Amino acid sequence: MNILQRAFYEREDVVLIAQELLGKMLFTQFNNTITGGIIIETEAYAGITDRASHAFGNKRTFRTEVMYSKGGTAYIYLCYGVHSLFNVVTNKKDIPDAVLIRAIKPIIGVDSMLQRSGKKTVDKEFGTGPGRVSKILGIHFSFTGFDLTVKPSKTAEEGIWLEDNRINILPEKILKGPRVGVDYAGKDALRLYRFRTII
DNA sequence: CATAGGATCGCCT
DNA sequence: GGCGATCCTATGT
Repeated sequence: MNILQRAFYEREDVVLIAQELLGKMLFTQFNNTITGGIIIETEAYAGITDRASHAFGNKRTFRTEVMYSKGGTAYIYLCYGVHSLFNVVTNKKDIPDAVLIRAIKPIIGVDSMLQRSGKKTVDKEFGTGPGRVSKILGIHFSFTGFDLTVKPSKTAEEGIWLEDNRINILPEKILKGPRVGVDYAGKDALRLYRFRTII
């Protein structure tokens, strides 16, 4: 059982965790269908001091409350009224750090993922972009708050979890850049909190 | 109650 | 490469 444990998520350094999530497997199980892929792009959101974070200034609202859960919880919200964006909550309870999963390399259940996307074949964009990641994995914003440290039983209706399949990404293979779509964050928009790797 | 804006995507030109 | 979709959230009156 290689499922990522609570201790992995509850560490303090969200920027480090965002990089370590590269190469990990992200799975979903909905209605007896398991789909999953290798995480290849992430962004770190550093809690209350990061203007790009929804929790900047310790803003606790109905939406952001999930970010204050213990590490290993799913924070999923609706973006532009259309896309469910999937984040992994990190750090201890009441510290609202999170990592946005921006891209995966689809591996398990590719047919099901194609079906969800409405595509016939795998193209270059398949699995890239946070909206598409959720779409092909069947993740809906109503699943926010899910515990990511529990692997569902075979008969369970739904579950989201991550596994370590011992893919090791060397630090020099990690590309760093500014986060996407956070121009409003002033100088925090310049932080190099976006991480990508080529697999 | 009314309004503005968003951690995006896909289609159109 | 430009733009519309689409609806939740936060804020203000």
